[in-house]
Amino acid sequence: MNERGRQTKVYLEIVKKIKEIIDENQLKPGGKLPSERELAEQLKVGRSSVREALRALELLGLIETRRGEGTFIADFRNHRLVEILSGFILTNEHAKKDVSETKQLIELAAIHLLIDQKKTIVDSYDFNQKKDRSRCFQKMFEQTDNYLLLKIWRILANFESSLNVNYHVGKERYIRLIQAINEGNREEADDLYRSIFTSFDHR
Amino acid sequence: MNERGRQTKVYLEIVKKIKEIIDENQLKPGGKLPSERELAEQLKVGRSSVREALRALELLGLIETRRGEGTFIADFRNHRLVEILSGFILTNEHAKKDVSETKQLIELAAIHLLIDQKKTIVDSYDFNQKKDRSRCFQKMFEQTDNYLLLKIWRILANFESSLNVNYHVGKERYIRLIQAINEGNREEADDLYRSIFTSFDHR
DNA sequence: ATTACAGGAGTGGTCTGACCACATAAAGTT
DNA sequence: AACTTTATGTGGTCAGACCACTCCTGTAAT
Repeated sequence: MNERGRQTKVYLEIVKKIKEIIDENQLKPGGKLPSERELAEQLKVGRSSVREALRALELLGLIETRRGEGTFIADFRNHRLVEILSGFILTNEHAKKDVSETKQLIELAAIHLLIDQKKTIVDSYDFNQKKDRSRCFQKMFEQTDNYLLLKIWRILANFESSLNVNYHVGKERYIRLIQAINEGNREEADDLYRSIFTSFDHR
Repeated sequence: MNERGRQTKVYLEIVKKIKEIIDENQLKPGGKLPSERELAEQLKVGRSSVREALRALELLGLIETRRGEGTFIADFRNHRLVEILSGFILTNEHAKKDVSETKQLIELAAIHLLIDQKKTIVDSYDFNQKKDRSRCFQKMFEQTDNYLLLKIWRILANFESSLNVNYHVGKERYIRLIQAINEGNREEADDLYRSIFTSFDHR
């Protein structure tokens, strides 16, 4: 596309092409991408442009690069954009609020979804650790059977933790929340979640 | 220097340096960064390495680049986190169901948020067009004052429309929904939203 | 003096070619 | 067979060359 006036920058198109290559070849995390020189020749662009695209994706943690070996698909869970973005965004109070708020909305939405689906949560976790909240919601999101929702939440959660926003909630509250969900008691689950996190609202 | 082992890749160090430059000079969105050549000379690195760093930051939406003019700090609220990641994450088969489901959850969450915020929607739109739904929710999300949420929703909406999932809902239902929101009637808004879109559920 | 235009300087966009550092497999040596 | 050397392929980095575009400035025409 983009006939005459190459409006789009080359490296952005290369990003798209790389995405296509991943799709077409069914590449999964760990899979190997063509070499930089190969990509350049194949797409008829300079190697430097290819590198700009690859470096951008690498900074995002979407690909992994090993000198002397090649470029590989990274496990999306290891995205490094947390540190990068947080460093730039930390100063922006608005973004901070957006992240926390959005995360809470999604968590609450997941709770509603679980109740609608009549799913139950197995609370076989040890809620005495710091990661209580993460593990609890991790389990919940997995139960929703909605990978997209899970991934969005993961990103937000990682992001938020990098902003040093910490919650200290006793495990008994999580257990009560899970009970309410398992019982399909929408109102109580709703109230419980709000009571747990409302006090931590940012302004 | 540091021959023993330049462990860190040059472009990553440049990213840090750029961050420092921004901090030291108190650069705000719209502020101008040194030129690529200037950065290269100043940091004693090649221009291509500088570009790799800048392109990565640009892909993230942290900086903005205008040919013939220079490189500028972008409004961090426009970060492209969601766009980039979504493109690489939404590859699986049941993405269709996840997208629709997640979008509906987020829409409902936004409705709840609006009600909690006691916001009101001005329904000055012409709901006789096909884009009814998009415009209606666009307006609603803008009112939530949560840019991140708006961005996530936009992605999902675009993605869904590309999957040829079309909704045909009369405008009167939107008007009733908005009324319920403006009245702060959570239950009715909830029911209205569900009644409107439940019938379109994907399995 | 004002306007219009041409040109220079600065900047990002892209490509090419050249090294270097490293990893791996093949070929050669013991 | 075990070890060593070599060749090849890969990412990492740099330097230089153009191009296209923006902006400013000096000159010429009005």
